[in-house]
Amino acid sequence: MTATPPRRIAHLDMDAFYASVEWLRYPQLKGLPMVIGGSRHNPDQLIARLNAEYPERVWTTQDFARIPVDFFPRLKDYVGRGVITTATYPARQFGVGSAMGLMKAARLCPQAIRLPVDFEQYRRFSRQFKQVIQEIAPVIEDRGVDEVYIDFTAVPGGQREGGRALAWLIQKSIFNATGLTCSIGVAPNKLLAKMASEFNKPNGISIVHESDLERLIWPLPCRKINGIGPKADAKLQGHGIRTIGELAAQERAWLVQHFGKSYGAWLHDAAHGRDDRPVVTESEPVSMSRETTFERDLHAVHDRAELGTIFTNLAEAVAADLQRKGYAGKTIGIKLRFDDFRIVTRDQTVAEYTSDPRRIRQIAGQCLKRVILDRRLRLLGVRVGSLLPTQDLARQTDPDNPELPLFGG
DNA sequence: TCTGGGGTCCTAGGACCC
DNA sequence: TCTGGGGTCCTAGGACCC
Repeated sequence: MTATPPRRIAHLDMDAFYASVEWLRYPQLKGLPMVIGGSRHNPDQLIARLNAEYPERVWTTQDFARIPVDFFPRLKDYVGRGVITTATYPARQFGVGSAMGLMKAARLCPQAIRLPVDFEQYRRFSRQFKQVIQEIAPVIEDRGVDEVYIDFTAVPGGQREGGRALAWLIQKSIFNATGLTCSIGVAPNKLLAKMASEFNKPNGISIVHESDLERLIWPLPCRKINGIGPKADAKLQGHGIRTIGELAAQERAWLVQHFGKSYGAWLHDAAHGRDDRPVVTESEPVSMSRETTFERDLHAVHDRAELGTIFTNLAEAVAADLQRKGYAGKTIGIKLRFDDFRIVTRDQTVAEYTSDPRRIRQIAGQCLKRVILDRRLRLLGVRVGSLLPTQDLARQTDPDNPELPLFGG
């Protein structure tokens, strides 16, 4: 019997991911104030406009790097709704930041270049860098398009220098394959690894041990803990608690009393760097949804036809997502956002699992009837939950299927 | 001139059953 | 007639994350 090695968990975060992917195509934009957000990207439109405005040559999709900087659209020319998903450092100098409305950002930094989001492209590079990691360290947890947790514990060499050697190998391999840089934190658990990955941005590595808790973690503001959001942070500050160290100094019972049994106890553990969540490599989706914010607020009666079309399109989009990914669901719901930003949801569970657009549209329509539409609408969404993979569904309902368990379980 | 889209998880009350 | 719990499912809202 050999002793179990101590857990070493890495959190890897791609550096300014969306902007960096754009720079691979448009290196001429490096160093400029730039924001990404707003309307969806269509590179063909860009090429068409180039050919119209610069007819002295024929432009193709090979020419992205040659597009003159002057040609790119500016923030001040953008009209419409939307928020910033990424702002480069030169843009941040002007007070522009992610999640900020584009209209407000345009006032702060009108000359910034604005690129629309190109999720398809970001997803392509996402798959690529995750593939590289997987070949080196197979136990990976997906945390969205630009982040993963990696369990170093059982990887050969994963313990060397606290994980630094393996982190460096992964960084180098990702850069060689994609031209993109990332930052990696390695720690005894996910909670600390997530914080560590922020310590040496960009293109950095940070190693954190249990003994570093007081020195490196406790001076940080509570908000740095993944799971403490704006509400919890404000409430903590109301009690004079600003740093993780101050949080750690609170009695567990006191936290439970003020934040609830579950969240209070978690706060106490988190402040002491305790976290035993495993790195989860596979998970089934719980729900799928599509939602859209209208270009202008719509009235339930006055804009009835337009709303009906959008509603049907959303139902069809969710249905297509379900079918493409092989799922059906039996809880169909809607989400509305009114012009005053109030959000209302309604859902209904039906007897039969479905991924049929007409059925989803029908149930969603019934949900809509239960809402008092006394204000203009800003957003409409359709959601399908209580999902089951289609293959399990076939097994459940097909009596001839030999895999069907006769007496449950 | 504010404020996207796609998710997860938790809480809390009521229905319903044993 | 009154008085229980526990368990599960459904629904609505909200916090939080990327």
